[in-house]
Amino acid sequence: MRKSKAEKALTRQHIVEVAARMFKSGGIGATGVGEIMVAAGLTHSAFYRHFASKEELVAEASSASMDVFVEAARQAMEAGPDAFTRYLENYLSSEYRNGALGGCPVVQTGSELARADAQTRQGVSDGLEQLIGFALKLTDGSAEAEEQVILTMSAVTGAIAISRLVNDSALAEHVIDVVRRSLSKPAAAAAKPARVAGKAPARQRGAQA
Amino acid sequence: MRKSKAEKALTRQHIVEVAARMFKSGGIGATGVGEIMVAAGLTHSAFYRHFASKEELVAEASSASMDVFVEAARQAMEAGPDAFTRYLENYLSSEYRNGALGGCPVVQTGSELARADAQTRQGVSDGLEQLIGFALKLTDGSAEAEEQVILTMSAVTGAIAISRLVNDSALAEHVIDVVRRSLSKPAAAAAKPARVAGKAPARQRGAQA
DNA sequence: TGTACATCAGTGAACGCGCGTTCACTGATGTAC
DNA sequence: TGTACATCAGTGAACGCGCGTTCACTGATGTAC
Repeated sequence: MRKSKAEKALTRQHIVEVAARMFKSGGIGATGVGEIMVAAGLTHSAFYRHFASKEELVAEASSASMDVFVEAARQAMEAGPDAFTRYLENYLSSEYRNGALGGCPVVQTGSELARADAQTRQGVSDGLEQLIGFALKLTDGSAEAEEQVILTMSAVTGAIAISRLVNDSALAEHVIDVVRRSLSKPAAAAAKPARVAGKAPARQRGAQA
Repeated sequence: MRKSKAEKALTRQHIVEVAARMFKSGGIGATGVGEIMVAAGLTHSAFYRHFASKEELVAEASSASMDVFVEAARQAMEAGPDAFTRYLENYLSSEYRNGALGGCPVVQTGSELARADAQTRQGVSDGLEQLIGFALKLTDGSAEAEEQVILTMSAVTGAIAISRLVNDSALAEHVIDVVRRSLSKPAAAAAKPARVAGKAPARQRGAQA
């Protein structure tokens, strides 16, 4: 059954990718090593040919999730403000939020990551700092621009986190909508009170469950 | 060993309060029923004289957490804008964020709550809607004001969530600082680009840990 | 290049452990007379 | 008001289960000659 070095590396990478997806959709603590290995097409026990512990996998999977997430954002940013706006629109869409694929580990596993070990949190922190760095390249690099980037990041993260746990789909959509609209205002996203003009209808609160 | 009805109700309430605190500090999945009961001064098995399942306790504890949290916010709001600003300042402080006591269940257990059952999410949703309602009373009640409330709530929630998981204390403090400063701007919190004037020093990034 | 041996990725079964939950039992309390 | 009995909050031990992890084993591959 022995595999070449390259094959082993591929297998390991595959496990990390499968785990990254499963952790995001099912949570870290609630997703078992055996479950992940079966999904990856291997046996439960094969896990320990690649990782010393579940913690090690959690660190790698979280880091990998962040890398993919940050890279997608970077590409959208490089493609210009319009492409980035479209990217954010898509990121805020309910399809994306509720889907098992994709997604930001900070939103999907945030409160578990806050209790994770130093290595796991380091990987996520590094990703966030990269994200801020890339976003800053779109601005004049001033302290104000950096603050605006962080404020936007906080608002988007918070809005998605809230919309995901709320048991009232009208409220969930409304929270996202508010943040979405604040983003589409020119330059200083999340800034300036909503234009006073026209239609801002009192929203309808829908069926509860 | 039999207790009166009133005593039983007190015991149940005590279990809920202990559980609420432990879920927030240790996470929901990682905190066991036995652990909670011992902390409450009872035996593991006594749990099932009060609750049908762990899920039931999770729902009640999350709801109770939200109630306490919302009530504290309401009191601060009623005491006027200054008191509320002070309340938010304290809420954003690192002592509060990192402490086991107090805290908002949305921040401390957010990603677990998003996967919880309907009843649990209902309790949290109701709390959030109440919070929004109380905040709206401080405003002119316009759609713009409501959007600003939601935007602020999103930004504060996201900022604390990020600051809790980040492994770089300088970044953690910075994220909070940015949101804190945006709040202290008059009326429309989280609004308007930071005053262009003076000191906005390029922040120092500290030791990584 | 061909052979002989060491390596090690993957297997299947098992480990100890802590989880949520159940159960027979206890004895102080609530209730009926 | 006093007695007799039913109730049920809390106990301690045990349950099945799935978790993370270990282990002896396998056989195809890498390596040394």
